Amino acid sequence: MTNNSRHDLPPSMGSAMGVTYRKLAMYMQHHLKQYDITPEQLTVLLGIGDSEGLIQKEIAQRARKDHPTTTRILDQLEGKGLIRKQQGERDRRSFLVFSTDKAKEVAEAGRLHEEDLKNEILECISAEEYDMLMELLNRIGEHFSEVNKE
Amino acid sequence: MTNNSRHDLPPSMGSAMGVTYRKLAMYMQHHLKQYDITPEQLTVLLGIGDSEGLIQKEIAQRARKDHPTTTRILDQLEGKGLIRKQQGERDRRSFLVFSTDKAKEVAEAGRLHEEDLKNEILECISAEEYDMLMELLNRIGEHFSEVNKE
DNA sequence: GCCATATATTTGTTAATACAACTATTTTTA
DNA sequence: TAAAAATAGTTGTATTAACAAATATATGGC
Repeated sequence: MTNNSRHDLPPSMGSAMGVTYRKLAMYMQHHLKQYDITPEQLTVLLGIGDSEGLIQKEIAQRARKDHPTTTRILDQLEGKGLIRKQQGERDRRSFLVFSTDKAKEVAEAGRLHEEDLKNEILECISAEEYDMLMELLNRIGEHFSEVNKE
Repeated sequence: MTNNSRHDLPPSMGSAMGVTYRKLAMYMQHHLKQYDITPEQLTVLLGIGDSEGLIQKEIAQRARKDHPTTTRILDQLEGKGLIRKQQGERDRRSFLVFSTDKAKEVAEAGRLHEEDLKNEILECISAEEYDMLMELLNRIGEHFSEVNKE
């Protein structure tokens, strides 16, 4: 047998977080399939919420996505008849985004599935651990927002 | 001003983890750029470690990646002269993977950058929190490995 | 008003990954 | 042993994302 002495290297935090993140994303993807949207598309829909006429820049901030990604996800949502884009009158560079009734239904259904996700996570960690995990993720995220700028 | 009443919805765990994961990945990507490898390519290189002649299936398990992704990342590493593939003699369906001296240097340099990543994370959370975060990620990951099968 | 600059958005490229379908080979089994 | 099933790997497609570069429009300084 080959030399296996190093095959149990502890994974880095980045690698470990990636692995777990993708499992959560897959869980959501499977449950959202019936509404013909993806987890990231839902994130954008929930970012829009009940605000009508937001411009893409504001939606990008709310969904914590960059502008090219936001453009492409909004294009998909438009293709699915979930949002409508209208060129701004005051500023013709921008586009105002309006969501359809169907989008509101899908967003609400998706929000319930996000609750299901939370409950499923709570099957293996405590509520205190859940809150701590969320807090640590946010703290690290903010720290690296700064670090990555340098 | 439009109705902003819902724009502060707490993000789901999936969304929050994705945002933070991508920031850690970006940090690694910037630091690994000088070696012309990506964080995920490093994960595969470190999975190989000092084991010569592993088959792709074993590498996929160690790197916690699926087979198509492993194939494509190994192809990239081969193109960069970091690994060499050799068809198995005993089982001609499989390919044995051998890493070059250059790969060993790059992997060791990358490993040091993963330590830097850990130290950078420890700038904003305690060592106890770091260990707990890793443990929670692994526990959730294992739980959803089961859940996603159903 | 004109030109430089800033801003909103889009497009192209590369990377990673999930899933499904496919090829090639090996193993099982009837 | 021949057919069926399993296994190793590859390829195609869709999604998401980062980065760079492009376009269109707006704003500022002069």
